[in-house]
Amino acid sequence: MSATSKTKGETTRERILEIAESAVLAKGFSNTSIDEIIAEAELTKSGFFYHFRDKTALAQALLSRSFEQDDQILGGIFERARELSDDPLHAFLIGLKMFAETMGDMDEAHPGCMVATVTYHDKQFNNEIRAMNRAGMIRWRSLFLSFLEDIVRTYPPRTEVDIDVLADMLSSTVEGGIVLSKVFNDPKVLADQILQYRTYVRLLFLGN
Amino acid sequence: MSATSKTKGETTRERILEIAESAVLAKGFSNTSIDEIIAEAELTKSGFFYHFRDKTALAQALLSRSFEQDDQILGGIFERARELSDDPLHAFLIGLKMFAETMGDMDEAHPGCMVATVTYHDKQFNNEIRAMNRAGMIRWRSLFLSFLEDIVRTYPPRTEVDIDVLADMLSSTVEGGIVLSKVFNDPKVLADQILQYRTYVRLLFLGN
DNA sequence: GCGAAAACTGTACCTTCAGTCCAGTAAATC
DNA sequence: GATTTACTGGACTGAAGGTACAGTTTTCGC
Repeated sequence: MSATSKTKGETTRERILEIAESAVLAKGFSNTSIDEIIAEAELTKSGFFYHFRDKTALAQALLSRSFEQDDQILGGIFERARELSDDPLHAFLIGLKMFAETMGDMDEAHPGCMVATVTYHDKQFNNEIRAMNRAGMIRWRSLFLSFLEDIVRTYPPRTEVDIDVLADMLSSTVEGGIVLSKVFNDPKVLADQILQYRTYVRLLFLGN
Repeated sequence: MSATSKTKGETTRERILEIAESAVLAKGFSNTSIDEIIAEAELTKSGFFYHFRDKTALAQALLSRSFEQDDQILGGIFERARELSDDPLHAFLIGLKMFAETMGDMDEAHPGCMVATVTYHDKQFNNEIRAMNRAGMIRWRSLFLSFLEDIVRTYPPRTEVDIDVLADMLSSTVEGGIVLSKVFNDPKVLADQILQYRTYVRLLFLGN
């Protein structure tokens, strides 16, 4: 068995996660039953519990998977943005525009969507899930902060701001934008909110 | 029976809602059982279903109640803010500061908390709930828009913005801020995000 | 104070769902 | 060919959301 190929178990596990993900994003976690997942995955209940200790373990795996995908998307966008401009401010603004476009084109699987789904379901959810959530949010903060720290070095802000809060504001904008997008059933709302954040950043460091 | 006093049924109904609300905010909707609620309310299952057709009807009543309370809080704050300054911009800024302070002092019953709880649980939730959610969001938008429309009349914005999006940005900030507050288990995060929005508004119309 | 409507109680029953236990088996791996 | 991995099958449990419906108490209008 080579290092890259998957065992049979890994393949099944991923099939379960794939099916569960689309069901959870469509109907919410508690409205997705194990019976329903195993029916679509064509395996038995025993088979399911061979892979996941309980339903919370499934949630954990879904969240972990979702964070990996989100990190890929976000990382990719802002890495490309850095390539397109040597100036940190303009790179950040380019990244934000691409980010808004990407989000406007999605309709269900928004980065952060699983975060909020799980966060709102939780409270009885275990500590590992909360820790993963926190770790993910801190990772995003670091990414945005890496731009902001470079920016303040060359662009004095027009008013005093805490760049940690400014970094978190983007995460907050995404999470809040998803709620509004769901309520109004329109992905454009999220894209508009990200662009509004972009306008703020531009105004703050560029003055227009 | 005078017009203001409550019938026995209304009293019981409100007792149920009171108990359900704190349980839902503490543990989430699907982790709150009807059995648990009726035990605390000291009535039977039949009694519960006399007041609510099913659990979804309870969610609906909770959301409606929560919107009424939120409207009261928000309305009160921004009415007071208008009293404190004749200038629409400064009134809005005062309102935002009071709003941030109010949110920072709360820890569970944030306005909008029930909105997001229900929004994320939904999808199988009926159309009435989605309509209520939309109506509530539109009401908030109107409130904030009433300030912004007055503001743009005397303060030309430093850069071009869609004030509808800017109005929604506050709702978005609250919803997103609640997610972050939950993840980091710190109400200050929400307050900081509202203050960051305030900084944006000040910068946009006042330039500092 | 009486009758009707409102506000329940009590019991029994049904379904879905998460989860457990465990014995057996097919397939991959060493 | 033995061992581990990846399951199947079946029987069962307890919690939770209901449903059905007959009977009882409480309140209200007159």
